[in-house]
Amino acid sequence: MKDKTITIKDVAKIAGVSVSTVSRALNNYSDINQETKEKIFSVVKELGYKPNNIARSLSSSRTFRLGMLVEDNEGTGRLNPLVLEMIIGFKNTSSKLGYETVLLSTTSDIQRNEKLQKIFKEKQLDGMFIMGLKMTDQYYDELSNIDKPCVLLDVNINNPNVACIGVDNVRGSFLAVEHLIKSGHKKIGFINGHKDAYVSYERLDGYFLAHSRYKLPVDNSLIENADFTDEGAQEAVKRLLQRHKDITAIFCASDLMATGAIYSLTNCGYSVPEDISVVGFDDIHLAECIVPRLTTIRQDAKKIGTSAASLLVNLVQGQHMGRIVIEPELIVRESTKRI
Amino acid sequence: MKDKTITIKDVAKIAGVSVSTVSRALNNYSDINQETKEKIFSVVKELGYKPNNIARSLSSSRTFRLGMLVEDNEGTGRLNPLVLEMIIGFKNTSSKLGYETVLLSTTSDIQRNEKLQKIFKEKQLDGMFIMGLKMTDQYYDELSNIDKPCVLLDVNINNPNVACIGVDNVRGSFLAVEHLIKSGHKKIGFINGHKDAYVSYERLDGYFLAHSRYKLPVDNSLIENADFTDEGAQEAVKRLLQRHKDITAIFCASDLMATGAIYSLTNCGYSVPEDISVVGFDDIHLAECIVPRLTTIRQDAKKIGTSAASLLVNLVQGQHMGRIVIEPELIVRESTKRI
DNA sequence: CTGAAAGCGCTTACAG
DNA sequence: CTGAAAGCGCTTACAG
Repeated sequence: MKDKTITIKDVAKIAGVSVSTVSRALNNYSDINQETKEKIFSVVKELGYKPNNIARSLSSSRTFRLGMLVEDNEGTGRLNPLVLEMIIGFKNTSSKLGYETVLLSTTSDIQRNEKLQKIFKEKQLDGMFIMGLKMTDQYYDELSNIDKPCVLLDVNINNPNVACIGVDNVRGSFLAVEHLIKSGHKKIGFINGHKDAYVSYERLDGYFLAHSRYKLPVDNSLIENADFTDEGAQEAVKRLLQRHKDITAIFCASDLMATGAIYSLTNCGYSVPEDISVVGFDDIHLAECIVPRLTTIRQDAKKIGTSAASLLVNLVQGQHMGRIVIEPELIVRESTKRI
Repeated sequence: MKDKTITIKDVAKIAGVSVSTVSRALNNYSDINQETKEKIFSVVKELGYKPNNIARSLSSSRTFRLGMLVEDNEGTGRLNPLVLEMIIGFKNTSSKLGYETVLLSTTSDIQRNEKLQKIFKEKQLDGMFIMGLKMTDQYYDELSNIDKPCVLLDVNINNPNVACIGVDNVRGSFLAVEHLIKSGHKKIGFINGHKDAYVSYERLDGYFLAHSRYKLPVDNSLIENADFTDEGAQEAVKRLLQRHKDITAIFCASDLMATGAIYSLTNCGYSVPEDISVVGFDDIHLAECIVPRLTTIRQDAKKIGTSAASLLVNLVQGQHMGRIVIEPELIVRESTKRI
């Protein structure tokens, strides 16, 4: 009738050592006889013993649990499909590294002024991967002096407990605009994302950089903000068209906005890329299915997730590896043409 | 120097009762004096005490943890964006119900013949929400007699521990085809999803049903399979076009495939919807941004996730609520026209 | 209705 | 290098 869960006790008994010794072997302590260690591991294998993480957490101060905070903006908008890939990538490698992944969402976990510190405690997390942080978020400031390991997507904060990961947004944006300039475009509209997103500043920089590198003056009336929504992009396109009849290209800070822009352009009687070239950002799966296939800047979302997990686990284990930058890639398809 | 974590002991001391009594009050046991209960709760509030879930799990047999298994097919294909919405919906309501959500993925958790039973134990789960189950999955059979609560997306299995949730796929498919028939189409191609997916059978039934309801003969050579990929859909379209020059409409079992189909049609010189109408399935966000805006069948993904969580929590608490069916909705946009 | 005590499966000083 | 023992924060029979 005994519960068939095998515990550290069973292993100890069969291996003929004490529970403490088994625990030490399992945790890779150095002060242990090689032979006993081997015997223990063979018993572990034979019995198929798996340590109970819950018990482990209760007695140690570590929990082997990592939180992933995703901004779900309460059903307002749908979510960027890249987020799912990041989540999966993160989950798979943190799992490989022996950590469990707990999903956190802004609506259900970070309500009215909750401190991150509190979430850490309540959810018993060793570390946290934060996606979609905006500079206006109430916990933005807290991150400057938080004492728990955090990895931030696309945002850089100066704190030894915090590391940053993301695509090189300046470079990505630069590549997009450079591609257009090299294709002969001179009047290039830019539809940027949410103004409180860190990435928006960087992508704007890339836009400026490309212009200055190629000695093209920047006209600020060519720059629009559209909050990363397709509706926003549609409106932005109309404003752009009104102000500049001679515009020949538009760079959008997301594929979703690019899609919205193309829709709007088509509706206004322009054809893409014959009349106006469009470049996106992200390289979501649909970018290569729609008509015209979208020229865009690829972010390797799975890799971002994967690296974020390694980065965070390292941080949890006391090693700060610094900021990880993923190279963006220009993918030329059919929505841009040389003029 | 005392650790400032407040425990059940602190509450007991201040309330002037024993630890056991506090525990009973917190767990809503009935055999407890109303007054003591109130006193305890006021102390709990005053101290801001939160029970430690880990300790709770260790001593009871329940863990208050729910697993979400998402099929990530190891980077082969990208994932359906609806999955993310389901995940968030599920997470938010299970969180509201006091359960924590642990993400599980097929590649990292269900490798080579692992039993679900084992995952349950290792991950210490009270229940599991399984998405993207295929009939060829190695754990498909195990589900017929599993003794742990599971909620399955889109698959029906007869076992009191298993409940099913999903859109009415027969109905959804029927609505799509009916819309085409009512618009005057008589030769309607059908590009179905993965042949081992349960939904594919149901969506095929819907296609048949609409034909028989409207006394239209079914021509099997109008039916193709494309594994839910856009490349597959592009090929399928070409085969369809070869066999049937007079085809006027195509129904695709996903928006992604519909997008691929439209691309292929455009490339072959057909215009959508002028020459050929196309209907999708899912209503992903991009369905309303692309040119032409996609007529499709909406699955309310967030609602599916939300309801799945309630269903699972009920199951965990011993109550089987039966199968939940979400109504699909026909969304008519610009990719179909009357002929 | 309430308390004392054992126990969940592990880790971690502390001796030796 | 190893063992005995206390303890992590809770729950749960068992008495009363």
